[in-house]
Amino acid sequence: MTKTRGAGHGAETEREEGFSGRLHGSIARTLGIAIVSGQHQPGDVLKNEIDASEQLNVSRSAYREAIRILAAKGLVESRPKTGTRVSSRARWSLLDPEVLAWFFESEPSEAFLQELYELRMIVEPAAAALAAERRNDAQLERMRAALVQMQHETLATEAGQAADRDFHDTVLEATGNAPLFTLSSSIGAAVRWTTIFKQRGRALARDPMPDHWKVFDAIAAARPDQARQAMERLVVLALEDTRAAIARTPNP
Amino acid sequence: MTKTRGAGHGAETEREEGFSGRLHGSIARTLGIAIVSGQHQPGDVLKNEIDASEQLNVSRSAYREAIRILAAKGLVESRPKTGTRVSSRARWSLLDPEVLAWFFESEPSEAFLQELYELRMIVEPAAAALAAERRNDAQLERMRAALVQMQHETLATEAGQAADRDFHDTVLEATGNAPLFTLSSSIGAAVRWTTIFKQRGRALARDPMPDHWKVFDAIAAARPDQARQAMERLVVLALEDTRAAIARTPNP
DNA sequence: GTGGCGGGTATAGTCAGACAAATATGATAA
DNA sequence: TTATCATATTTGTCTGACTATACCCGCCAC
Repeated sequence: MTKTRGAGHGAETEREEGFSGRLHGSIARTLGIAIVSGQHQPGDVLKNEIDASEQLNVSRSAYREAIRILAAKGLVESRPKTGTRVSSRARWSLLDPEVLAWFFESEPSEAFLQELYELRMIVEPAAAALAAERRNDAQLERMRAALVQMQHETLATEAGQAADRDFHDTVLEATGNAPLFTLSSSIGAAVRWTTIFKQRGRALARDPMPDHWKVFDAIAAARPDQARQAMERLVVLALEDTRAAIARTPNP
Repeated sequence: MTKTRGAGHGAETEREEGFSGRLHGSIARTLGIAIVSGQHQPGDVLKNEIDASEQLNVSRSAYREAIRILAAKGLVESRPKTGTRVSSRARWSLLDPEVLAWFFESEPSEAFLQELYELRMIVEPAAAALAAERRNDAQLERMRAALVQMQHETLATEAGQAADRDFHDTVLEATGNAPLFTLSSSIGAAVRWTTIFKQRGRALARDPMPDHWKVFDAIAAARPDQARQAMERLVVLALEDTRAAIARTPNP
């Protein structure tokens, strides 16, 4: 009976989905998605390690390592006798790249997207201002290259979207503030979904390039206030577009 | 030979330090501190699991679970054959509460503290403005209670400092923005160290209460702009105090 | 000489089963 | 009613084996 796996591996239970190399990683991902999507509510107690690992057809060690990952991200808390329970949302590391990815894995709520935009609106204009003061030539060049690429490929291609994210990333990086830079994953997530929603709504209304170039020009010209305003405008417009696109797609 | 542990347990190697309940947690803490303090540089390869766990007198599973925790926080990356290596600082989850705690465990660099303040300066005034628009009565009451407690106990006591952090936490919470709220741990860390440095410098120059009350009054009066300005001033003054205190304590 | 290919090997990854520690719960006694 | 204690359940830790992966190096063809 035991020793299923090895090669082709038959059917047994789900957990196909195949994917990310490490087993503990994919278990963590599965459970993580189940948690952030509300399938397991905060306060809920997960079934005990033996049953859970048995049901997933994995060893207890692999399952435990997955739980450690989730615990490290604040999603669950384990204690002897009590078991492992889903933590209150206030403890979740919502800005962690993986947690964020799990969120967007199962259609994030509109409210959540809105909150992310609000964060962007607070952080990015300020970051642009700092970047205008501190950016070096290499960073400036990377921003320029990213925008050129973005203009070339348009946001319809994966490469174009990556360039967009690259631009915003580099702005954060140019602040020279490491903690601030770690927010790039969160902001990147918001950026990505702006595009996805816009695409879905088949809107493609506005050309995003002028806004982006204005931000770039201000940073290149070392004008903090101008950079702040340009970025603020960019984010506002992006939010408007996203909202409009969502309104056009009630419930997919 | 084996089966050391169990009860009293002899001496063997270090890892006294005793402390935090779970073994994997304390291993993660030890390694985490070693990493953020620069003892293990990014790119360095940790020694293999067998040797490492042997040296720490723990089982390989416990050690592996610790590594999973560090990997979940972006501090290390493991791959077969290559081993486990310290990730580049850009990947570290600098805003994670535990990572932050590990940072402050071994005297954070002044530059890092400065960056944290810069983040505070970006986030907290904006948060105060949002809080002024959205706070509910319960939150307002908690802010008030925190300030009263803070005034009573002064920042010389642990209770007083906790009240200070409570105040700032509640402001973040009152924004109703969950991702924003997760920054409270980072801001809390900055707040805590403001106090520690001030204490150490035996400065205690300025009374922090007036600034805090002004923020509270603006939020209570539902005046966003006023709240933003008051919070901005509070943070600026806190930074000044901290800087002055540091200047007075060159190298402890 | 140069470039691609394949096997050897060190390392993390996974597995299985046992025992230890902690702690909520209910039974028992004062 | 309250305090104490036994017990059962669950996570925590340990051991040792086997598997899978990917880097490195030497071989071969060109």
